Amino acid sequence: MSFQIPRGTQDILPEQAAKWQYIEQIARELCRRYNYQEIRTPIFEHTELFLRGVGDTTDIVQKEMYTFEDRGGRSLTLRPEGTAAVVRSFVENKMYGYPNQPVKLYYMGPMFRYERPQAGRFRQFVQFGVEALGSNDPAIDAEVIALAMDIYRSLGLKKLKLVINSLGDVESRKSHRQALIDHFQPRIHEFCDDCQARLHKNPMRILDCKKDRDHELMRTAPSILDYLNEQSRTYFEKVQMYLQKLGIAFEVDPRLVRGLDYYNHTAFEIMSEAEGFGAITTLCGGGRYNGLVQEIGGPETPGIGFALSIERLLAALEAEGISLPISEGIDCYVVALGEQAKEEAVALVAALRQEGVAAEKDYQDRKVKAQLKAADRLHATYVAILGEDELQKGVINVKHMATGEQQEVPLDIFVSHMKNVLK
RNA sequence: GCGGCUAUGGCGAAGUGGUUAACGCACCAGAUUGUGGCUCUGGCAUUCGUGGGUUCGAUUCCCACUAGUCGCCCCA
Repeated sequence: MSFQIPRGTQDILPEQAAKWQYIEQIARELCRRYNYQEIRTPIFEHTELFLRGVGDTTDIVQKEMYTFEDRGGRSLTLRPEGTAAVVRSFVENKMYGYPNQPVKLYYMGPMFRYERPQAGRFRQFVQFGVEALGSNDPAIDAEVIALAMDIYRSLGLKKLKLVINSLGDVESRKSHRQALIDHFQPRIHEFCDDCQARLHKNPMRILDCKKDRDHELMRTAPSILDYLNEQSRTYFEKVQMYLQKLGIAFEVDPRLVRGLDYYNHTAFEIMSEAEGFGAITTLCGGGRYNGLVQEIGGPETPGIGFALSIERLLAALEAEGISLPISEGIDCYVVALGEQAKEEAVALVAALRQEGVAAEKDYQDRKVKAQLKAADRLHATYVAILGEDELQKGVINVKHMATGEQQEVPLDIFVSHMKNVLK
C-alpha cells in the first residue's frame, strides 16, 4: 500500500455521495423557505481571525488548528468553524448596510480540526450552518432553532432532544461568574485538575465536568438562570414562548455551556437519543453572539446561528434505521453484438442521453450474457439489444427487465419510443 | 494529548512457530452457437498493515511505527 488517506479524513464514495446530495438538497430547500441565502467563504483565513473570533482560550484555538505559513510569510489557518469567517465577510462587505435586515446567511462546507478521530469526530468534516445578523428579536432565535429542527425532521429523524439555556448578557455573566468562584473556591482542591484550572479561566465549564459530576457542590452550584438580570430573563422567556408557539419541544438545561467564547444569551444544542449512538451525541450546536461583529471590527450588531455536522446527521439516520429515498439505476442499457452493432450502439447511447435518458453500454467487450448481467447490476429499467438480425431489419429489441417483456422497435423511432415508455 | 481493542484476497471471515493460507460473498469463464435474476462446474492471496527483533524457520511470539475503532478531554 503506497498511499493512504490522511488521518481523520474520509472518501465519500458514490453510494454515500448520493445521500450527501440528498441531505444538501433538503437543507438548501429549507433555507429557501426560511429565506436564508448561501454565502461561500474561503477554506482558510488569516489565523488572527480565529484567535479573535473563536477565542484564544478555547480548545479549538489552543490545540486544534491547522495553521501554516504561506510563501509570503503570512500565518493562515484552515477554518475550524464557520461563524468567524461569515462575520468577517459580513463586516468586510459592509453587509450591515444592506437594506434587508437581518442578513440571513447559510453555508456548507468542510471544516478542519486537529483532533484524535473517534465515532462522529473527524479532522475534516462538513458543517452546514446559518447565521442571522442584525436582529435582537427573540423570535429570530426561535426561527434559527426551528430551521435546524426542520432539517432533521424533514429527513425523518425522530429521536431528538433540544436543549436550551441562556448565558445572559455581559452583566449577568459577570455576576454569575463571581458567584461560581465564591462557591467552588473553598473546596476547589477536591476537584480534578481541569476544574482547578477552570476556576478562574472559565468557571462555567466546571459545571460541565463529567468527572466531578457527582460532587455535592455541583448540585448546589449557583445556576446562571438565577443570575440573569431583568433584560436577559425576559429575553430568554420570550425565546421559550416562541418555541412553544412553533410547537417545538425543548428542555432547559442551566448547565449547557457552549465551547466557543463568543456566545451569550441563547445557547442550544440538538442531540440524538437513538439507541446505540456513539459517545458523541451532539448533532447541532448554536447560540447568540452579540459581541462578535464588533470584535471582528464591525459596528455593534447582534447575531445568532448554529452549525451542524453532516457526518453526525448521517450517523443519526443510520442509528434510527432511516434510509433516504435515493433513486438508483439507469433507464436503458444498450447491448450490442458484433462489430457493426457496437459502432451503432455508441451513437444510440449518445442519442438517448441527448434526450435526457440515462443510458449505458458495454466497454469491456463482454458477451451478450455478461452485458445483460451488467445491465441487471446497474438496475436498468430497459435493455435494448442490437445484433446482426436487428440491424438487417432496421429494428432494435427493447426488453423491460422487470417483466421480461420484449418488443421490436424500428431504429428510427427508438429514442422517442424510449422517452415515451420511460415517462 | 492520554488509554483499551484491532490490522489476513475487492468485501466479510477462519487459522497455525514449520514449509499447498479454510470458507462465504462479489467478480470472471463455461454448461446455455444472441438474452439478466435460479442451478451446476471451474478460476480468483508467490501472501497474512509497515519496519525491525527472537528463532534453524514467523502470517502466527516480542518491539516500534502507521492506520482503524471505542472511550477520556473537548466538540459538529
